[in-house]
Amino acid sequence: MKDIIARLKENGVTLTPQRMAVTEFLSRSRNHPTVDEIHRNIQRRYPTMSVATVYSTLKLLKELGEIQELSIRKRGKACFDPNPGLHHHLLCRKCGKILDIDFNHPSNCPIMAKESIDGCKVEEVQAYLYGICPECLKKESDKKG
Amino acid sequence: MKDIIARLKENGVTLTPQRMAVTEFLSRSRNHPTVDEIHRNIQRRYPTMSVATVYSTLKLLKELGEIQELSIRKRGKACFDPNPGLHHHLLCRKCGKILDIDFNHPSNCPIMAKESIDGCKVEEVQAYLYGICPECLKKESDKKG
DNA sequence: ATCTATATTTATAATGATTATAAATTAAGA
DNA sequence: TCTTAATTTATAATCATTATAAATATAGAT
Repeated sequence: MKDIIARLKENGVTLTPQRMAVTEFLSRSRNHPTVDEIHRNIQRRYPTMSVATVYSTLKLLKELGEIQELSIRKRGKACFDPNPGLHHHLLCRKCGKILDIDFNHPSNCPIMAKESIDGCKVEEVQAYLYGICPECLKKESDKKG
Repeated sequence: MKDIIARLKENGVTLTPQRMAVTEFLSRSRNHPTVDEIHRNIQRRYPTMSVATVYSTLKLLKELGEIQELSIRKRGKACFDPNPGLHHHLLCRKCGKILDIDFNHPSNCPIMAKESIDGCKVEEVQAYLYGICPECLKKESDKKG
């Protein structure tokens, strides 16, 4: 958190209150929020905060490699991850939540270790797992008794 | 191709010329076409073909498990794969093409073999690789001589 | 601290993919 | 062939995202 702010400064990024708010909120988040989720939350404190600024700040952070935008979407909306590093994601089919799957790469995932497959140069891998999260699994087993 | 038409019939699907056209075109395709790519191609023969029908037919085929919609998009547009089975995809960063990566699962991909990870039940895995396709690699090396 | 040039934010409109709607057409079964 | 239900079509509506331009805030120099 401190680190990211420091790095932004180093990169000559103007640290406006709005940018700080977006950065802090996303850094603390664990649920891969969408633009409007970020916007709604920040608006409680900064009523004049506009969506356009959320979009532009996320774009900036993405370009600087500080965050990542996922390839899967929550109900058609882009979602963001404060961790730009390589890891996988599980989308829960019951509750729609997206969970980080820390995959201890590349030891467990040979795709990540390979530099080429089928004659293609591989630079990055994003895996999306579809299934049921622990919370929803628990609910299911509780129901059954 | 014959199979899919037969299965549609078995499922009581009305086989209109429009549905046949979409199904045939997608079945023959190798480049994960978008809705408008499918639409433009079919319109050459059926000038009255509407996009709405393309959307509805794709939705139908998807629900019947005959095709799949990818989680990654070409310039913001959904793209479709005539093969509903589990396989991975590589998005070429140079030309934007999406290639199938036949991964001979699950021998090469332990994620596919696992039924649970981090307490999550895993039902399906989609991996998206980002890199350079063989064609673009060749162009690069040709340039360098 | 003040001024000035530049960058950022904001509100608004524009874009573009997808979905909804309702009338027109077509298919299926009697 | 006739009738009913399903499908297609054209059109409008929706919704996320991007573009625009005026208003505001920032940074650096004085």
